[in-house]
Amino acid sequence: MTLYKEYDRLLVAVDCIIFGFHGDKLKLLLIKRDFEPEKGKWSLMGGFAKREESLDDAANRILTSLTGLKDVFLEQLYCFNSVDRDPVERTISVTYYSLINIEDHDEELIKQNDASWFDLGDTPNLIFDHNEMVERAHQRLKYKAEHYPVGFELLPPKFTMPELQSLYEAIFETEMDKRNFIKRIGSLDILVKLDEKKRTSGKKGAFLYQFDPEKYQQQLKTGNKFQVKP
Amino acid sequence: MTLYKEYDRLLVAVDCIIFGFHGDKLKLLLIKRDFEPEKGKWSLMGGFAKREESLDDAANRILTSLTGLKDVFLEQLYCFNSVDRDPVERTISVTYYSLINIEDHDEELIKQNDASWFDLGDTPNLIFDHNEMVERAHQRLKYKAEHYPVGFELLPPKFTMPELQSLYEAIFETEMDKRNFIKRIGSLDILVKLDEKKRTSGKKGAFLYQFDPEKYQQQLKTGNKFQVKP
DNA sequence: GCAAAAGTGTTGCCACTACACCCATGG
DNA sequence: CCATGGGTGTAGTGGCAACACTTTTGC
Repeated sequence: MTLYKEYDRLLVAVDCIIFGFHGDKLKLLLIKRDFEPEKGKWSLMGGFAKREESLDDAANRILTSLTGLKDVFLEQLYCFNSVDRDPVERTISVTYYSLINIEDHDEELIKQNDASWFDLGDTPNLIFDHNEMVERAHQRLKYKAEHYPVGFELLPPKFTMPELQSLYEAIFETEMDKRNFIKRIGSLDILVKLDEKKRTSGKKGAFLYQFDPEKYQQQLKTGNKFQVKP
Repeated sequence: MTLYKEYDRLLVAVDCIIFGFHGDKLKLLLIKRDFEPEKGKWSLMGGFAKREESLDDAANRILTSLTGLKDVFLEQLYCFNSVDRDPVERTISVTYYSLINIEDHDEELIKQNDASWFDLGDTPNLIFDHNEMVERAHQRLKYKAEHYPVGFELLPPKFTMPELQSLYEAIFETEMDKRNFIKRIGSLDILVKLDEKKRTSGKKGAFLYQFDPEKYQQQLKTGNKFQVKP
């Protein structure tokens, strides 16, 4: 009973676009590839799908192997499928993008994998079609951040308004007025203002806030849509 | 030199969600599956990817084999990847959704393939995870139609305002005010009003319009974004 | 005491919604 | 002549952008 016998089987790669945020800049985690072809060049972190594992699981495995993190934001992006995208053998690549709090990653694993963080927009040239993957991931992030509260995945649990604003400015590649920004975010009613202040080497401290998933659920039930305009 | 030797190769299916529009209703083109497993059940049109062909090409091949159409709107949707989604063998499915003018399809091919059109929202139960694929395609269509001028792909080259409006109402599953609708579409300045009228068995004829891709390009250059609010 | 960053309100405009009547035609 | 569907304008409102000064604190 060999149904499907006559069809081709293909190599399936899973590549991860890993975003972080630090010091007003969106960051990308890249590795120096340690196997042929293109050994030594910069590349996204990736691996091959296994027969007995879903691609979602594979993406999580790959992400964890580089960052040590589990249960972080990870979403399928696109399947890159040109015939000649990998010179060795026909391989399709299903990409996933991840948003992580950059403070959480495991330094040791990063070193072991010859990885490092780059400013998005100041990335080295990447192998194969990985530049295109990054571009598409950024487009998706813009859309996603505009319509869903995913920005907080890139920040520590407690953050200040100026931090949140410069995150959105980095994602959307624009500047915003801080009064209007606070009004907009405030009107969403999904944050909790804490009594603590954060003093960033800096003069006057800024109040800390937390994202409250329950408040967000409440807003959804009420029919209010999350939206942050670029 | 057998790089990548130790990795698994997987079956890669390509499934197409084919949308049409007729008589105020969004339609879906489905086939009665003619091979095991699940032979005789309703299913999306699909096939297997070939080693020497991109998935985009495969999707086009599959679409053409059922509809006779080439060069129509066809966009990758999502890669469905659960381990057990196909009971016969581990198979991932890369889905594509297509928007076609329902008048253009080839009746003969439809018959040969045991296919027929269903109202979206009145579809039979589909095999495997195909119901989920349809749901995701509809979500994507809502987004796409809101932000890009893809609605016209579902209409004949010449169409009336009431037709266009009921298309958007079908996609968004809402009702709209016709005066506001015309104002919104008009302000986009991407249509050409023709001197002809279309008399639909009906009393007073309605003016015909055409989508003008050049005007749309012009608008993009001017920085005006296409947007039709649900 | 001064430099650097945080915080705070008001006004004007534009875009969107709501809404009701007349017109043309075929039967 | 009447039923059906196509076409048209206005007024009110709410949300968004533009905009500048005061406060706190570390040095």
